[in-house]
Amino acid sequence: MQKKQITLADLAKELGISTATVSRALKDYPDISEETKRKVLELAKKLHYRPNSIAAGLRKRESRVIGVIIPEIVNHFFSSVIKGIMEVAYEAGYRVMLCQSDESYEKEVKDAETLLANRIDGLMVSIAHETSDFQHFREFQDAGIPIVFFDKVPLVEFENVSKIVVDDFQGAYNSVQHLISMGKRRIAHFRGPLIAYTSRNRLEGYKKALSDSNIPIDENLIFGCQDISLEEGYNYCRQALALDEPCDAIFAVTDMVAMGAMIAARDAGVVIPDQLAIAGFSNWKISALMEPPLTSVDQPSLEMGRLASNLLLKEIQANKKEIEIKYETHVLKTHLMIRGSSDKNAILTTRQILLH
Amino acid sequence: MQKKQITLADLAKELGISTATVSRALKDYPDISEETKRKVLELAKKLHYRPNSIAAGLRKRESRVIGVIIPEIVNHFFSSVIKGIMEVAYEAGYRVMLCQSDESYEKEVKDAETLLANRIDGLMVSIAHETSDFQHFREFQDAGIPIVFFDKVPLVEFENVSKIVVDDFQGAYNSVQHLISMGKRRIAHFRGPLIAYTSRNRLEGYKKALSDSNIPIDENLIFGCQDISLEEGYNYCRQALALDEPCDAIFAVTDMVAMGAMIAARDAGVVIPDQLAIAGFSNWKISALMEPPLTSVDQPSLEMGRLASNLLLKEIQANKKEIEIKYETHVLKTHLMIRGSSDKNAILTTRQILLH
DNA sequence: AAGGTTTACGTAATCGATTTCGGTTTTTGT
DNA sequence: ACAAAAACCGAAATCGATTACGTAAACCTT
Repeated sequence: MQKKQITLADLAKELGISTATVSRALKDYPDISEETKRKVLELAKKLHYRPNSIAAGLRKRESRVIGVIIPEIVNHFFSSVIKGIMEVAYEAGYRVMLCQSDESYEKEVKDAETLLANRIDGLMVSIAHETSDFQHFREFQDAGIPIVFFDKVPLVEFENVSKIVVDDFQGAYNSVQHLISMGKRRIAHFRGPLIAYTSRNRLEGYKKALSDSNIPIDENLIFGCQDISLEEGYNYCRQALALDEPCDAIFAVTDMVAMGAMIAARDAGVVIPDQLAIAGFSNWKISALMEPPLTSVDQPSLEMGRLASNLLLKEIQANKKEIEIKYETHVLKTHLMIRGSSDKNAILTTRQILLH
Repeated sequence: MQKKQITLADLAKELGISTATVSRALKDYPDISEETKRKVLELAKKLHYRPNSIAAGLRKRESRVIGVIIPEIVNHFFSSVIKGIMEVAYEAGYRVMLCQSDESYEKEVKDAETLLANRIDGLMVSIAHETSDFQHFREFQDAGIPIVFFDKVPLVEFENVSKIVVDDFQGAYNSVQHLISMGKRRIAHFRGPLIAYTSRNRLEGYKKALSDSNIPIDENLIFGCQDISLEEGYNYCRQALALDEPCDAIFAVTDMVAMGAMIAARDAGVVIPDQLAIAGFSNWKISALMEPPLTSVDQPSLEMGRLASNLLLKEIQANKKEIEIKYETHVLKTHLMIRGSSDKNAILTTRQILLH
């Protein structure tokens, strides 16, 4: 029962004028008399006229839609980024078309193609784990559609794009340095898969912090997670505690892994943070609610989304005005949230912060 | 530097045939010779032809895009629903345009209007707290665009739409009945604002469970949350414990509130679950990771999203074929996840489930 | 009063794909 | 051999808004 939508032509016929005039009246062109504008606006309102932006988009060769491809939605970090993206995009009159790659290369390619077919004005991407070829993004460049990569970005492969990443290295460095300052020396690291640059940078930050404090790096204390799960954190923690020289602190690649470690420590009767200090990465909301609250590295997700949107919109505007685009790379600073899992004295203040 | 995209006309000119033939060749019409099809497909591939679905949409009067309006994205429940929605929609060849109302009526109206202007083929909505007028959705019905409401749905106001809700009443009932079966008698309820039907239904479920067990309802044990926060849970728990006849269990409207209560109990040195049992609602991932793990009512968010998509797609198809649409209302069952915060003996098994 | 400028609109092309009618050939049937 | 039927393809309208260009009338200007 597709009912007919009111069109410019309907208004024009009703008023006995041309569609050109109606269009211009609605857009408040100076060429049109106040009298006519008034009548057009009135009728448009009366008939509930809604402009068809598909048609307008076809004519103007712009859709006012931007595409977003992320690995997954059910993830606090990414959903925060999206919130930031949408805030800025909507303010500027752009809609958001969302795609989820599920960390699959194939899905990512398909998503890119349909977004291209939908003639989006710009694209924001956090690439999937599996992706190592980037041809599907090159097509956007060929079509003159700007791309902004965030969080998971291609490194050398891409030149003419803006990128936004989090300073994983510094975040990890600060976190480990904090553990050292708490008197820990046998600090284990549960790292992520090394295909991910984030994992790699965190590992490097960990190593640098140790060597800067003249603590030798013990490969036995470095455990590699495959799927960054609670289970891995749990099991590696048991292993790390069972070593001849057990660890006295853990820096985990992610809060999920850190929480697995915390549960294992609890089960083993190990006192946190006295016997074992634990620090995570990402600062999930849950982190602050654990017992004890988890020390973690906060990533500025909202800011990342806002910045990505702003960069992209700027490039879209530059494109329209045929101005040369300046591609930027931003490295966002992290914040170390010190809590009870690494610092006994932080417990009270954290709780206080939580409850104002 | 908007570069030119390849169009049907480009292909046609290159091959010396008409756009009509090219179009039909690409769509594999039986009218076109295999030879021509082959040549067209070949050239299309070579030139990286991407169909302009904006143009096709204009002509075919369909966009293959569905709109989604939710109160907020940074929320495990809603992001799960979206995941479910997108899974099904993408499988059927539909894109998703996402909007976030921020619980604001004004934003919701604006979102609805731009989605309408973008000629979406269907709409899914979870309405904002503030919304009590529904004219902006009526316009979709007038335009023959199907709507499916989920989670937060208008009750009596709307007739010709499908709705999907969670059985809050039954979920609350089961939860409270469980607390009773654990030997609790002074069960407090931290309810949500009564404008929300979900809050109201949970309150009713709570009351029914009590009266079915012949436990008198004590209004002093019912506390009203305004913004459903950790702080409210914390404060109400202190109040509930400070009563002349303190409570021995709490059923909270949401896990967030329940966790606030847990922290308060911890601070007060009250033993969970022996002295105070606590149960929440929503079953956030965190719930299972608290110490002790929080008993909670699981809402089938993914299923809700999938079902919403399926219903909407069915209505879109029916619309196209001019078939009468059958509007459905679904009430999804919840699952009570019994954990250590209400049942001592559940502790181990929960942990076991978590770690396989 | 002739020529120039505004004001206020209309005409028609345009964006790119789809689709309705046809219109040629070529093939098939008898 | 001649009509009938396929088989293939093209012209042009269409979707709805935008806009370059044109024009008629009114209004100045000296």
